[in-house]
Amino acid sequence: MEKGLISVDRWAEGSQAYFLTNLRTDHTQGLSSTWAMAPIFCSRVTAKLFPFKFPNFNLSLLRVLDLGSWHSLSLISPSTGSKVTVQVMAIDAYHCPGAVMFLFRGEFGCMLNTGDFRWEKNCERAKLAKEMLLNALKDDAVDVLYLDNTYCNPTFQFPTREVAAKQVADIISSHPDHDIVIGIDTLGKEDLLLHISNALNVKIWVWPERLQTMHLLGFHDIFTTDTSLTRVRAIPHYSFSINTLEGLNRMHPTIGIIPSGLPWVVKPFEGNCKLFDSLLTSGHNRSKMSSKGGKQNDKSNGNLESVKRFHKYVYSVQYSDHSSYLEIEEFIKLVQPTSMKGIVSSSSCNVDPFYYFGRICGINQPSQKLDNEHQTFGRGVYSGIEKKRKRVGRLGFYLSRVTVMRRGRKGDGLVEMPSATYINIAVLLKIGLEGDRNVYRKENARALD
DNA sequence: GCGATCAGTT
DNA sequence: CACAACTGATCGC
Repeated sequence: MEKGLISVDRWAEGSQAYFLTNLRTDHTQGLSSTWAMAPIFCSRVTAKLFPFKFPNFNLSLLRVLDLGSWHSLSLISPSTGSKVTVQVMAIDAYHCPGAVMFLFRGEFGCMLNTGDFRWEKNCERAKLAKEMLLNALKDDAVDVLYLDNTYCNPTFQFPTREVAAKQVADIISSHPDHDIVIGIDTLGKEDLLLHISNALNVKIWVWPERLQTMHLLGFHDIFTTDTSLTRVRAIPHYSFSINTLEGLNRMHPTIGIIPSGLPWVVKPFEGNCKLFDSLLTSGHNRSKMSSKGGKQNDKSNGNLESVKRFHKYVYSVQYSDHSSYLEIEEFIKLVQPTSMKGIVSSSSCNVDPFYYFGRICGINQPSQKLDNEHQTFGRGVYSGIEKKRKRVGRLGFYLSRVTVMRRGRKGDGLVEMPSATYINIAVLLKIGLEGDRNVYRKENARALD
């Protein structure tokens, strides 16, 4: 497609219409409350959450696309000045609340951008999305597929979220006298918390901003910010550490659960390509986790465990909002794109989807260089001006002794609450919470529910 | 004071 | 080269 028409999850100047697949921060890098360039199209749920994330945003620039129907946009070709009609359909991506894929068609052909998506089998919502997609495509072929390739590697196998949610509930019910903390992000994994609440008949504690989000999403009774009402707490992933768990255990027996598609590696590893050796050997060497719940893996999970107890206090469960390798394969087989491109261009291990699925596709892979120059689709983070990050990605960092020791030296952070949104152990232990009314003020305090 | 960018955390 | 997702500090305006 011609440059200068549309952008998906990218917020650089030069397009006439912008599309937002979901509200998580890796898709909104570059977007801010002062945005005034052009209309932004998104789903109804995203639009509802939008002002909470971008408080003074000019909402007249927001355009809601209802799922499953075509919308026409009239744009101007920057090169010829003539009118260009672009049609777009939003389809449920079943990732986090509000997440959608965008299907475009026009003179340029047919393009599908999945945003972040999960493509689970045998799930009602996914079936609906599949029908919607097939209906929309009919005889059209997808010329270019922009794909959530986060887990586009055969190593990434994990069960459906329904199965994983049961595993989490099993872990919790097998620890009846423990407090539970679960690490989550600002959006996503709501279904997991709902399942826990239903299965175990408990309320779920969340931090105040997250409660506002839950209210905006229409969940009014299940979640609470009152620590006395429940032993199950969802805390920001960011605040979840071995250190935190050890601190909590000094007060009351507590276990932590991290729901993530990333399989855990026990030891930090060196270099890139050793990642998968490391994963495989860790799977063989490690003692089996003792889930009392019985069934651990569905058959799609192969022989990799999806529940791991990698620390005295910490379990990880492979609950993922991104598609597994097999689901990606399923999706590509369904769509049969002529060419495709991963929207996550970050990992040397998540290689180009063409490496695994090229054969399924029609003809050829778009030139990498050409594509980077004219790319208008993707995650904002990886856009245009590429920043040089020095950090070294390490899946094993959670158990890095260096990290634990360094944090230990810094102190426990038991009292100070420097920021409005930072949730630390002090909040969980209710230390300094009562007297500190500043903790949750700031801009987000204007609740929208 | 704001937003973009950088650096650092889990 | 490169985990994803997030926060806090810093810098330029």
